[in-house]
Amino acid sequence: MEIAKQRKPVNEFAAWLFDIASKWQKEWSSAHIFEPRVEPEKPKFFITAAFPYPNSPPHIGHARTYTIADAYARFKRMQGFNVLFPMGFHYTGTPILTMAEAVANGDKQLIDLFIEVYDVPPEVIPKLGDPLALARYFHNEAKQAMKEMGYSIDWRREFTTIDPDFQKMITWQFLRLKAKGYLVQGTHPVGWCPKHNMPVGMHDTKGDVEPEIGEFVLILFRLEGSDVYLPAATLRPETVFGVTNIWLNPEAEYVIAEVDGSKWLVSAKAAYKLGFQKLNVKVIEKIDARSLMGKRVVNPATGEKVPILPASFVDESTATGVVMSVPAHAPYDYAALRDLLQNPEELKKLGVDPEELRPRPLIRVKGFSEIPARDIVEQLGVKAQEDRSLLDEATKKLYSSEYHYGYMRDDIIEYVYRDSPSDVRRFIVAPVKAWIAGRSVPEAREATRAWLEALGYADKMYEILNKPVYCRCGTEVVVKILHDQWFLKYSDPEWKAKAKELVLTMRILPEEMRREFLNVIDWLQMRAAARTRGLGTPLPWDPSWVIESLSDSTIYMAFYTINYKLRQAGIDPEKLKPVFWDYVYLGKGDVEEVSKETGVPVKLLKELRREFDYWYPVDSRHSGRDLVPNHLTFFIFNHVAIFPRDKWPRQIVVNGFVLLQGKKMSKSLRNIIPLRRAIRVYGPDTVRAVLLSAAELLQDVDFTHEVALSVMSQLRSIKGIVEDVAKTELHGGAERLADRWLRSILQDRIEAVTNAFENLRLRTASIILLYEMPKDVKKYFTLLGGGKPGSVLKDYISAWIRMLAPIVPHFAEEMWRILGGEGFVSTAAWPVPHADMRDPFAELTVYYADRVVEDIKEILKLAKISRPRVIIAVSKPSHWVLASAVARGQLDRKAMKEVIRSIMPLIPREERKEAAFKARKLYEALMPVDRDVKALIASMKEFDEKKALEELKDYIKTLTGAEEIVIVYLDEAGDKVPRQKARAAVPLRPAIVIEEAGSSDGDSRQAHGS
RNA sequence: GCGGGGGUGCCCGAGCCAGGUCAAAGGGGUCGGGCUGAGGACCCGAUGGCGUAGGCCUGCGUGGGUUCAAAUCCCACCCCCCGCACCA
Repeated sequence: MEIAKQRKPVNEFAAWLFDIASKWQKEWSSAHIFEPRVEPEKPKFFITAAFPYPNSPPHIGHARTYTIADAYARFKRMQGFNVLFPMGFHYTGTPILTMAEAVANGDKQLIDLFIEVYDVPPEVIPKLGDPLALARYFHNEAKQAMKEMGYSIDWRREFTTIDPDFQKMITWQFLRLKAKGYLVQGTHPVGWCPKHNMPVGMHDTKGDVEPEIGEFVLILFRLEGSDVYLPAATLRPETVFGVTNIWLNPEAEYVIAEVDGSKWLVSAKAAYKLGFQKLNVKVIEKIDARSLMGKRVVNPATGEKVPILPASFVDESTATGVVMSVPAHAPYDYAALRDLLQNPEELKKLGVDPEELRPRPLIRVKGFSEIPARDIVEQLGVKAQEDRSLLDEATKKLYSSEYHYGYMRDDIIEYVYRDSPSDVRRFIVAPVKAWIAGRSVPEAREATRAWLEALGYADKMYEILNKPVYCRCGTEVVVKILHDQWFLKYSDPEWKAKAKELVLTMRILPEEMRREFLNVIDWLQMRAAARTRGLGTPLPWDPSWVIESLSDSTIYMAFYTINYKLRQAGIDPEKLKPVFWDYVYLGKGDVEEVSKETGVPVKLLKELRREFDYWYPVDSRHSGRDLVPNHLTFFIFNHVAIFPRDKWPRQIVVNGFVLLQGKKMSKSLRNIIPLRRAIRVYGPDTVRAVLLSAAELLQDVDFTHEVALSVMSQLRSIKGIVEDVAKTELHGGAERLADRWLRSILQDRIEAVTNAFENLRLRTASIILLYEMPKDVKKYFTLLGGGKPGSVLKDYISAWIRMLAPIVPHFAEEMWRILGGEGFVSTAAWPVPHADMRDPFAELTVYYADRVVEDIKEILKLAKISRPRVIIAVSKPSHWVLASAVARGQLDRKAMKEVIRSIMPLIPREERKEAAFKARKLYEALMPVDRDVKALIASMKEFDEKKALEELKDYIKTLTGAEEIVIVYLDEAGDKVPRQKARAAVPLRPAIVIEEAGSSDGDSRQAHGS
């Protein structure tokens, strides 16, 4: 079924689920049960999930994090915590702007996407051209969807990041960060549209391409006899020692430009681009590259004078259009040189001796000769420098090999200023000898760059690596260097240390993520904290910058604790000066003074402080795993920077994504299911249950139609059970084995589900609740064999429905009502397991019977018996001591011999030989048994197997289709049981013989094994 | 490259951290049966191989190792996916 096209409820049950959901949402809302207030005597639990960015409607992928947070909130609430679960909306940033601009410009593709995929009504489209209107519209969509999902959110605390009071808080946060020295200024390269005069990110480019910025090192070769430099652009500065010549493209346009005071010869295009990167760039004159051929330039690393030569492969639009030629290690250079050498006349005209162009080995790398570029060019069969794809491949291969396995030869120092006087030379050579020669390529690269830079012969130029990238307006994107960019100094060692301290002490789920957080903290460096445009809060000390969106959403959770009261009091945001926040968030300052300075009443200040102090810190922070390397890590950094330790977050919960029918949801595939549509098609509880049950936390959920149907069919059958039980007259007499078993197993279920919830293993919890527990009930009825259910069933169902409530709250409310439960199940008490209600005898009996059933079925599969009479010969009760002792021994990890030795004294002397044999058999038989069962066996002092099976005779009959079951003790079985079988039988492994019923004892058509 | 996640039966996917009811949950598909005029939906059963007695053999990316016992622990290797920054 084409899930993405479905618009109507898939069936009546889905429609019913949707209807009851609306009903219960209204009831919850009018009862205000999700609007907590400070209750000092009650333990609080503050849960937040990453708020949405409303630039498009929410889809089922967004819903996963919220559903997890909500289920957890509901669980904690039922456990008796005072739970606060609020929600806000993130307006900060540029995508809303570009999205609205595209709508305003009539972007057909986008509008079509909105209407066809996102179900935006066509009449709404025109107003989405305005960024704020667009944000408001999708904000409202998200909010409605969240309500329709039944999230237990306290909506009184909703806000957006462009609300003036919130902006005051951000202003305070940034002033504090600056005061701590965590905000610094520096330069920063960005993708830039020269026409818009604005930075461009992925959202602003044609085809949504992220402009990748790379850094070239420019090595300045001075043109002999002039003050003009040729800045050769390279990614491999360490190869400068082997430069044989400089390449220029004779067909390209070159200019001499004055760049920050010096004269550079670069391509015309490079001059244009450098204009965005250097302070002052002025083109002085055009130059015909042909006129430069044969002229000499000085290699600043060696002092050698090398010729300028023509090469067609040189791309004038990449970096400077000036290339240094290192034929030994660069396939392009090798190929171009080879082309040139085929025309010695031409070289001669230029005054170049082919001998001086001989490739010079610089790097030793295993698997290659001295001239690796030649190896690879010949190996790949490169014919000329125009063989671009082959040469690109060659370059990539060689580059990678040399980078990872290459070492600089020691003799490179030979080339360094060999014509200089020896005392001068020693001085120049020293750093090369110390830091470059003999070093690995990565080390040498860095050292060479630093060395040349220190000498004033190196510079850098940024380039778009995946060029051309075009702005939406059609202009090609260039790299612009922003001067005076503000950075958050996440590189600060003390700050890092504190962040790590938090990561190491807080709870992180799943645990694997802790390591990732530590790694992120390690490599995080400077982070641009402000940008030139977009919605958001101006930087307090320089309003021409807007605080960047990931930087204004790091401690916003604190705002939820007070904004409701703050707004209720109608305080003018202008009054929310830094001292206000210092007092409310940090308890700093004198309340009277703060009141006087801000005009906020003392009483309110104190109340706000109390609210914050009660609710903070965040007890659980939820988000998708994509936010780990950014938002969540910034969340950690900013908390440790701003707040004292007792207000640091306690827990982070990270979840994976949502796939649709096994595929990633994407705009291009148009397979995005808006949340509100899914809610209508399947019912909110179905969507919730699928999102929670289809994968464990970190795995991706695959949302499929089939799974949704499966969930619905489970819910439907649970509904059937509940309705039946509500109507059924219960058995009034004494408890039977089945009753005891159900009560016992219930305790186990409660414990397992509770434990799963505590650890956010919601898939485990959901599977027990949706799939295992119905099986219990079914089994209970089988065990009853037609008898009336006991009152334990009501207890079981009651606990079950309560545990279902966090997963499928509307459904649970409806079931709770049918059961006659008091109030809302959403606020009912979470069930608690009672160890004293465990009944080992009942559990072991059922376990034992089930194993016997399995064995009987196995035998019946092979033996062709039409009307089976099953004779089960069990061990006598006095042998039980063997079973419990062996189980105990295995639990204590004792070896067989040891166990047997310890049992012997318990056995009468004359039986010891047989008992030892049985014990050995038992040891083998129990070896593979689950620990829980072993514990069960060990805990039982006595166990009469005959009595146990007699209780469940009908049960065994039903399950095996046996016509007759005869249970005897082994030593009373006589010749009914072959000796071999009798000998092999041990406690819990009875001898089973099956024969044709109807036949008399004497001529049983029993088939014997070998 | 660095960092993270992962490779399980026809497919998807649990199990692995705490080794043993693991030939391996659950779903899908397929096959058989029930139901039905037929189908759908639904229900039951089967779904590595062998076996006329509850068993044996082969199996969880590849190759080694530890152990009475390994899908699970250790070592090496191969392969796949994601992130790497100013973007929410």
